[in-house]
Amino acid sequence: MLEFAEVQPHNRKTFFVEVILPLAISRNYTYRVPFDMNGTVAVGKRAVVQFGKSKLYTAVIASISEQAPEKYEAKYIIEILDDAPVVTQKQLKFWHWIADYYMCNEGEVMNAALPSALKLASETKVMLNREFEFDKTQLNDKEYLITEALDIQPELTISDIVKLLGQKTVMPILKSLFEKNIVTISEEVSERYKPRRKTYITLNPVYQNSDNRRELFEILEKRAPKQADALLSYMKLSRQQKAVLKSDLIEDSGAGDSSIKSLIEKEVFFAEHKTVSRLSYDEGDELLSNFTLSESQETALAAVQQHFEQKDVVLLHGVTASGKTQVYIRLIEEMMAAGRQVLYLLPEIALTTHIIERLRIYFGSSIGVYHSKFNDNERVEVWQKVLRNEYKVVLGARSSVFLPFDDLGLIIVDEEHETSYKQYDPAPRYNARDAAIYLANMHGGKVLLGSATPAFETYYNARLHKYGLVEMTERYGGVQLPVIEVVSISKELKQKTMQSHFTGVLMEDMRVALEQKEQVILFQNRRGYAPVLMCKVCAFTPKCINCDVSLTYHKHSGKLHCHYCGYKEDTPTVCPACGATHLEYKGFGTEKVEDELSVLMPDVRLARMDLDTTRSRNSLQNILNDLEEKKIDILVGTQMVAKGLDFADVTVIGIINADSLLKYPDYRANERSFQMLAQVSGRAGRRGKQGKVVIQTYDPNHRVIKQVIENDYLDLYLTEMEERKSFKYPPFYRIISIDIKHKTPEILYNQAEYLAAELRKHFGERVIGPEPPLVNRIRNYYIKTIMLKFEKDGVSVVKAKALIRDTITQFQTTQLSKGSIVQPDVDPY
DNA sequence: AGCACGCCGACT
DNA sequence: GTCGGCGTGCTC
Repeated sequence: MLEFAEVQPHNRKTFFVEVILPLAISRNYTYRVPFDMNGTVAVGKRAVVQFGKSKLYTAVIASISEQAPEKYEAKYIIEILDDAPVVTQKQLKFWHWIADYYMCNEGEVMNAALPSALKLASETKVMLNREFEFDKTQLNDKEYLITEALDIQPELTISDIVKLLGQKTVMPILKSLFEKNIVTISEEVSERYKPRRKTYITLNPVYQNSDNRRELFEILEKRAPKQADALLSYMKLSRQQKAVLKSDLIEDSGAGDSSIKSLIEKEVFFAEHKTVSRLSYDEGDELLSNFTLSESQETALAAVQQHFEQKDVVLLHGVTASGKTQVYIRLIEEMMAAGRQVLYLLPEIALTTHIIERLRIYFGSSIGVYHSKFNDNERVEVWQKVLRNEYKVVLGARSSVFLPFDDLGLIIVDEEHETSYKQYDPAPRYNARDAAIYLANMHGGKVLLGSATPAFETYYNARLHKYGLVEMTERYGGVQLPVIEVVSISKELKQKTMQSHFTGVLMEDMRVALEQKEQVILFQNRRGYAPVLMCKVCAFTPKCINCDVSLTYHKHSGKLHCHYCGYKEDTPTVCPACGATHLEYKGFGTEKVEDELSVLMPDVRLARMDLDTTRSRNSLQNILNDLEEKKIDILVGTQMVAKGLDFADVTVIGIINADSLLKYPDYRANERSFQMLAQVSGRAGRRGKQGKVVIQTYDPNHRVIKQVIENDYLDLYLTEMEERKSFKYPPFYRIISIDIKHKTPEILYNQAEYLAAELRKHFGERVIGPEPPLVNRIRNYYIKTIMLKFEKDGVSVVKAKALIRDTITQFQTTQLSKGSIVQPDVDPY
């Protein structure tokens, strides 16, 4: 295998490249390199190739060889897009590993890894053939319509024509027009990434002289007052800032674009076009890096460093607010001094908070940020800066493991227990924490996992000394852990002290906090208003037409929503089944909590934070800013409120209903509940003042609640591990689950049973199911899950996966498999 | 993933 | 009779 095609003038060798296409197809394809590209092909560059009849794709060159394929004629590469590779060899190896480990295709990995702006838009253009005269009366209606449109607009894309004719299948018509020589069709690829350009205005130095300027101004004032305004504005702005943007000038002066243009024509102003970065950061902040570590932080840092001498992965288990971030910062500084790169992974949600600002203060412009709320152009900029080694540190969410690092010395995975590190839909179903361990290993780098409540898998590995383990038990600055009050809902119901969903205890605590101008966060792990609308007479509940779930009522829209497929319908006023008018709301979500609170406490400033209120790019940041600036007294939210929030004046945290967490039918429910409650509690009273956490529950004696109160992670771990062991769950067993989907339940049943039986031939008792999942129909597909559990010793998972792959492939060649979708999920959450 | 080919129901 | 619906198979 060659990395570069060797070129010499006399070299007339023919090269073939294997490329990865950004599609969910199982193998890579081979293309032929035209001679004139022999010198430019290289592994990791993007190539435009035709795939199928008419589609062009951006593919990534995975390997080069001189071996011509025997069974078919390879097509030629159309174009090579890059002067230098945009994907490194290390990344290609990483992609391959992900595809292999998580049982998906390299194309799917490419889709997740490469910002879509680095892929191409393939826009098929249709034009009239000018060299050809034709008789319009010979055409049918649709053909006529197209030629008419092309007379007005010389170029149409396929999608334009689809709109024009109002039908999907336009290719046959175009094909006939093409064959009659009436139109020409060109496949045009355009680079989607456009650097952002801004126009700066400078004054002709002649007018720096104040006499000249006054003279000019007088002339302008009479003949072109708008231009005079622009000149004045320019003088004002140039005093305030060193460079004046044209857009700012227009805004400030009220002069139009045309006035500025005339001034440029008169050579009063000079325009300068510059490519500017979309990634804003304030430079020039003095480095405030002179913090000192507390004694326990110093000890932890030293212990981490010591472990790194023998171990590749270290778990830093530190209670909330123990100051893990400062320890990270020291390690990052050290790595930067050694000239190596650092990747700092955080859950998506935490990235929008001050942590970015804090790190920018320490590391200035050598730190890059990467997450899903970035648009494509911004992502490409980060990608390229990492590639050019301009960023030494990247702070990013899950997908930043795919950035083109050259020499990663350290990966920090903060809040490593977070389930959001695992991607579910679409494939690759990878866990960024686990992938990071492989990635670091490839680079000869280290991994630091940080958490107050480590995932059991991680803690297990640490206790087995596979990972180093460092514990931090003290809160930074001696901040006390909050007081946790458990309130029995049933008891308060009997005493009639409940006010809607709030216990008397919580109401009182909130009142006291608000009186002292402190803030409150309420946690309710369910969005929307009411999960279920139910007829009081016949118990009918409206269900989604596409999924097996009842619809959630959203008061804001006044409609019933499906949280799985997004389907919405109007709320019925009478029961569609029996015609009764008594429809009742069962259960409650964040929206209802907010609503009821606004009635109970009308003067309080409320805000809600959940998926529905944070969809757009800045909305989350806005809520957080309002909270920080104390424009919000009480924040009601889902999971989100537990993560990354760190506000000094939040002294009371209320968990509206802990049972909804604890009753979740999943073997991890207890682990999750503990993490959730510990995490939420950690938000209370972080600076100076001891906070209070109120947990409302029907079951105040629940074991996990006791463990939360005592903050006894180890006890939780030990009790849960017993169960995990006896019921064959991770970390003792490895799980690979396979979802199989079909539109018809009867067919699905047969398919799932067949596939499970085939798998049993190889794996016997290790195969469980098929069973319907909790939600057994989504988007009109019925679902069955087959689970495989592998013991950790004596089984090669690599071999097992290969067998599973073969079995699925074999199944897919049978008649029975028609119409099915099979999706393996390795290490599912 | 597209896109073409091919086989069945409702329209000019 | 054809148009156009979707199910199925292939793409270097």
